[in-house]
Amino acid sequence: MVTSPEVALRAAGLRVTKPRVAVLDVLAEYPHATADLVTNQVEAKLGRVSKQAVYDVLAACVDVGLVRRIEPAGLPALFENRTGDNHHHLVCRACGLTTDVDCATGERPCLTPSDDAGYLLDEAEVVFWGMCSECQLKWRSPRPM
Amino acid sequence: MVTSPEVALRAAGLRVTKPRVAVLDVLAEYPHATADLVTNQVEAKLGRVSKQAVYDVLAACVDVGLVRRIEPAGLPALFENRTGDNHHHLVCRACGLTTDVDCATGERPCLTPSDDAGYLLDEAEVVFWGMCSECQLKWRSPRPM
DNA sequence: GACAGAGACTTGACTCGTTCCAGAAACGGT
DNA sequence: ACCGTTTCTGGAACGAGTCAAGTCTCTGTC
Repeated sequence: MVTSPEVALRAAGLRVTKPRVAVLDVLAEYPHATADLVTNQVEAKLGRVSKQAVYDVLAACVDVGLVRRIEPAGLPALFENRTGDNHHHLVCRACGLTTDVDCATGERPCLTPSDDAGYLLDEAEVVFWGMCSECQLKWRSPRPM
Repeated sequence: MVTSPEVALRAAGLRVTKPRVAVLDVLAEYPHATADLVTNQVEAKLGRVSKQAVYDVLAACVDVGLVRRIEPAGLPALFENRTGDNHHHLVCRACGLTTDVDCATGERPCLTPSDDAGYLLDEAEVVFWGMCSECQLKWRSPRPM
């Protein structure tokens, strides 16, 4: 997804507005941004923007597939602009740092359950939980709790 | 996990109290219960219980590994008492119905990412998203939107 | 270039799930 | 039975996200 926000928006049939472009710019810069971070960064570019506008923009982009929303347990929702492939995520239990991993097997749904229990499945979401290298260091060294 | 709640609690080093036993009973009956459902069901057994007590009990049980907490995106947290194995979940996008699936590969972590990016991983959480058989019927038949 | 209507944005109140706090009650080892 | 610890109660508070109503701004058309 190297197209510019303007082109991507138009291609998706969405109107091109300043907030939308700004949101997509932010996502290009921060690959796993919370709604809150997006709001702050957009405000840094445009001045005051309502949080509602940010949620609307994000929802619209998620709807048309420009943005993907992930919600690791215990963390606020994260938004990312990498949507074409079916990649997965590594999440740090300590600090929440989230990193992409390419899907081991290739295309979606990359996994199939032993038994689908009658469900019509369209996606296998994989989250790898662990501790990022930075937090491993922090927790290994003696520190006051 | 077929041991009785009392035995399980004691084995885990937790005190045996009526609310705790009741919570575990409820989880035995409802394999994927929300905190709210647990509260209602416990109240049906014991009379008034504070929601704080329920959250405390659940948190204590999660801590000692008697209960597992899962948080599918968009749904309130679900609690389940099946903790020994490393099974995964099928979640219906339409109604939220959650069903267990045995892990395809066996033991934990059942998957390894193509690249661990320096993380020390301990769990691969897999959620299969789709539509349960009941919702497939509902959506296939003509219905007013 | 101006216009109109659909779509997008603002403001502010509100819901929901969850957590925090202080004090009261219950448990269980001695 | 007693006492210290742990657990439970009730209520307030929090953060993320949603709803509703009104205003503004794109964009296609004249």
